[in-house]
Amino acid sequence: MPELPEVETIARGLAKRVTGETVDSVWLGSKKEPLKSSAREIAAALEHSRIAAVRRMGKHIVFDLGRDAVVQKSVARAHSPAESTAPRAQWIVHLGMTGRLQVCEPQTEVEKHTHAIVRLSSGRELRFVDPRRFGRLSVAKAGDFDAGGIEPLEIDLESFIRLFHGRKTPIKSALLNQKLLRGVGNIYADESLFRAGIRPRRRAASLTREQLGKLLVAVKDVLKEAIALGGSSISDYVDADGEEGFFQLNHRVYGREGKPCLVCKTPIKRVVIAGRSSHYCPKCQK
DNA sequence: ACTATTTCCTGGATGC
DNA sequence: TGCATCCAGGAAATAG
Repeated sequence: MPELPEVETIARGLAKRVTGETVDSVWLGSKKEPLKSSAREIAAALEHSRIAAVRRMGKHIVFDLGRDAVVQKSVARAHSPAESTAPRAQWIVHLGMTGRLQVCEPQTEVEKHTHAIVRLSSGRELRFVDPRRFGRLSVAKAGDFDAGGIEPLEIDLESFIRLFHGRKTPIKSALLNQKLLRGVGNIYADESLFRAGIRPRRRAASLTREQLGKLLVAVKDVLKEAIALGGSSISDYVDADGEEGFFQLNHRVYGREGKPCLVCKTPIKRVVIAGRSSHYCPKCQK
């Protein structure tokens, strides 16, 4: 369940180890399942490209791809140098529920459910492993990829209020809607609503400006605290170094059904909203 | 134009 | 111990 803080942690770790590397070749295990673009397009975009940057957009990891030195030289003769060095494509990875990107030596045993192997000029490999196959790989022209929604850590209060205007859907569902805010998932939606004192089933449109103001502060605080702790390690999440995050120790409602509320001791409730388990304190949240 | 529900997928947990 | 069933959930697809 990598959400914004986990994806941010992973993207930072990957940026540290693969920025500047050139892709020699690519192996894709399947022609379809995890691929949103065709295998041919993905391989063509990656091979002989230089990884100029790795960054996060919502829950997506974006690799900005430029041309490698050899191609650059030949292109520079015919075109302007500026044209040849500008990033020309992007490789976009969504980890789904169980996806991982690991950087390893080629002799490292290939794990079960490895769907892609990107061979780097340093000899190391970047592998995409995803048992549940909810993850997705795609490519786009530089700047073309649209992750939808607005980054929750960048949005201002008025825009945040506007997002929920007139929406009858439960606020929990609205927070999970990536076309509104991008990056908030089930854990951080529950934790944010608890901190803001708002029940997950409340209709988005019924919230006052004051409540939405509180919610926005809660969302930003929760995400920032989680990033600082390297994300939440539940089930099999580890970052690019194989390190676990620690924010799960700070969860106040998620996964605490029946346990006493840390504020008022009332047992935490769990209900299903939009097919997602949602945890809240019936006394602290109205 | 929205909103709600179903589907995809596997491993780990649970129950008998 | 073994086997069946349930559950986790992001996002696309489908239904209303």
